[in-house]
Amino acid sequence: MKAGMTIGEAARASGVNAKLIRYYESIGLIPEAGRTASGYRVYSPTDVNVLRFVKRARTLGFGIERIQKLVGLWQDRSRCSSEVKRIATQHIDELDAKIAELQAMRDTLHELAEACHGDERPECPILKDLES
Amino acid sequence: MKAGMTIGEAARASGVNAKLIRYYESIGLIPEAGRTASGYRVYSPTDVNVLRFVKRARTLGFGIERIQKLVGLWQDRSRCSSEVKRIATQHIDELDAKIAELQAMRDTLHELAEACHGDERPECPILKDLES
DNA sequence: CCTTGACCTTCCAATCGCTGGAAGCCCCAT
DNA sequence: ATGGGGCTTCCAGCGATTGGAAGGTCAAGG
Repeated sequence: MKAGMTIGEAARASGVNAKLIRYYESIGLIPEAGRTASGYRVYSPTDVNVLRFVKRARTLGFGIERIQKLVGLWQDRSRCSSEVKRIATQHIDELDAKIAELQAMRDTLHELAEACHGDERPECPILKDLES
Repeated sequence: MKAGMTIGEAARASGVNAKLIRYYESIGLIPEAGRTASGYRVYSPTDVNVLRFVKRARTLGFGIERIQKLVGLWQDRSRCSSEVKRIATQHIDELDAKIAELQAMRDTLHELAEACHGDERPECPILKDLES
C-alpha cells in the first residue's frame, strides 16, 4: 500500500468501490481527498484505513450517520468507550426490532403455507388470510 | 361502506393512505379508478377490498411485484393454490435470508458490546473490531 | 351570493445507500 | 498519434413511501 494512491488503487486496497468512495466523499462521510495537478483524487494509507473502517461498520449494518459518529470517536483519543457502546446498543435494539418484525412475518406466512395444499385446486388459506 | 366513495373515504375504509392509493394506481398495482365529472376518483367496495388485500400483503412483507401476482391469482377462480404457495415460499426464503443476515450482525455486535466496558476510558473492543 | 375550510387534483422532491451510464479528460505504452 | 484504460462530473434509477406546493371543487354557514 504505497503513499499516493489513485481512487482505483484505494478501492482495491480498502475493498470499497471507487464509485462508492466518491459518494462517501460527496455526502461528507469521509473528508475531501487531495488532488493531483490534473484533478485526480489522491489517497494515503490512512485514508484507506478509514475506508476499511467504514466498510466494516456497514457490514455490521450501521447507518451512515452513525458511522460518521463512530469514525469521529475512533479518531478521538480522549473518547469514552461508553459513547461507542451507547451507539452500538442503539443499533442492536434496532436490529432486534427489525428481526422481530421479519420473524413475525415469516412465522405467519409459514403457518399459512403449511396449511396450503399447494396443488391444482384453487382453495388457498394464504389468499384467504390476505383477503380478510 | 357505501358505493361511490372518494379517495379519502376509501382510504379510511381500507386503511391505506390516500396518497398511497394514488401511488399504487400510478405504478399499475391497482387499476385506474373511475372519475366524477370534476375529476375526483371514485371507489367501490370491491376496490376497497383490493386495497385491504394489498395492505395485508404489504404487512407480510411482500414486494409490490409479487402482490400484483397475488392479486391476479386471488381474482382468478381457476387458479392453482400451488402457484400461490410457490410465491409465498419464495418470500419466506427471502425473509429467512434477511433474518439470518441481521441476526449475524446482531450477534457480532452483541458480543463486542458485552466486551466493552462502556465507561469513561477510551479502550473499546467495538472500535478495535471496526478498525481491523 | 360569497366565503371558509375540508377535500380533491397534479407534479416534484426527498428518503437510504448505493449503482449504472454518458460524455469527456488524462496518462502511458506502442 | 493512437488506443485503451482509468479518471472526472453529472444525471437518473432502484422500492415504497412521504411530504409539500399550487390550484380546483364541494358543502355549509353567514
